[in-house]
Amino acid sequence: MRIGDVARRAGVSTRALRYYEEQGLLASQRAPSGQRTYPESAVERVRLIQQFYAAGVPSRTILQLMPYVDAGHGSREAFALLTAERDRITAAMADLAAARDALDRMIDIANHPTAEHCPALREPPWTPYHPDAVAPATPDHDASGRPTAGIR
Amino acid sequence: MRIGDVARRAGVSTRALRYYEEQGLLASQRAPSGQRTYPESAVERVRLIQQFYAAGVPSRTILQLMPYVDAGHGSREAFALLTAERDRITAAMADLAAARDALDRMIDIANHPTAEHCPALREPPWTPYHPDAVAPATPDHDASGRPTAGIR
DNA sequence: GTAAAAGCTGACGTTGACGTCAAGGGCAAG
DNA sequence: CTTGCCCTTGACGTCAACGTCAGCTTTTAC
Repeated sequence: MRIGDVARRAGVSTRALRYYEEQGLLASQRAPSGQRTYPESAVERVRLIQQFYAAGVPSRTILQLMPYVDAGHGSREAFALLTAERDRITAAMADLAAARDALDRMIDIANHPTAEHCPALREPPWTPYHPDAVAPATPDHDASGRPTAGIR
Repeated sequence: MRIGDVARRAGVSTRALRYYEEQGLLASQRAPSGQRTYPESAVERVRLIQQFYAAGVPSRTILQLMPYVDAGHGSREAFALLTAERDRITAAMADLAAARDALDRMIDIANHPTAEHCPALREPPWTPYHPDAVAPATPDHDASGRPTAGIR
């Protein structure tokens, strides 16, 4: 398969595929003319990559995971990496659920414009949301300059 | 309260607070010297903003939501906006769940290095994940240049 | 054979939520 | 009064995942 076929079948742009190759996420054979050639499996690999991106996993981390995807088995470092990402995703889902609950309360309010028989108006639509009693010491950001919490 | 107090109590940087003000998300009184002054409620407002950011809601959308937060009641446009964001968040959660399931399968594999009695090795660790039969026609990106699907 | 479609390699642009540095002003403690 | 911390505005830097344009070669369709 050529790059356009993979792109169409996986639902991404050709630019994205070249970018994945640049990042080491997706290999390709080259025809003598220089054109990229992919096996059928590339389509599912791209879909997997997209799934990780959708989950907020950065390409550098995906790159670290790929060897274990390819090998079909793991080591202890693989296990650590995988569970770490799993935990991060679980936390992100909790954040999403909290935000969605806040929206739900606001929707409830929006549906009861008259203040009278509206129980939701008694409390603010957002939960105070105190993950820990005191705000995190001071760092609040990791060495990479990005927030340590949230979905990135 | 001054800006540093709010920042510490809400767990964000002062730069972020000035940015929120720039975006119209967070107002402040000014002391005669020009320094920003905030009421106590600012801390929870910042936490709400953070919650939305964590859910992938862009600041322009938060800005549209804020009037209804302030008013304590909603209109029909508010309802539309709120439910739209709610749906988006629900979809994002589904994406996260799918990615987490993929990770779970890979973790399962990592825990069974010997291929013999390992049921997970029979199938690929990622689900083919076909949301729609055929890949989306061609656009694949909206006018803003960002992907139409995914987490933000 | 010729034109359209598809690929190639750079290389620069985009977007959002801030980080970071520069150059100064304000204010309580000693 | 000066030391030191906090505050101000302004402006440029960052990072990721691509978009987009230019200029050129290859493949495909008729």
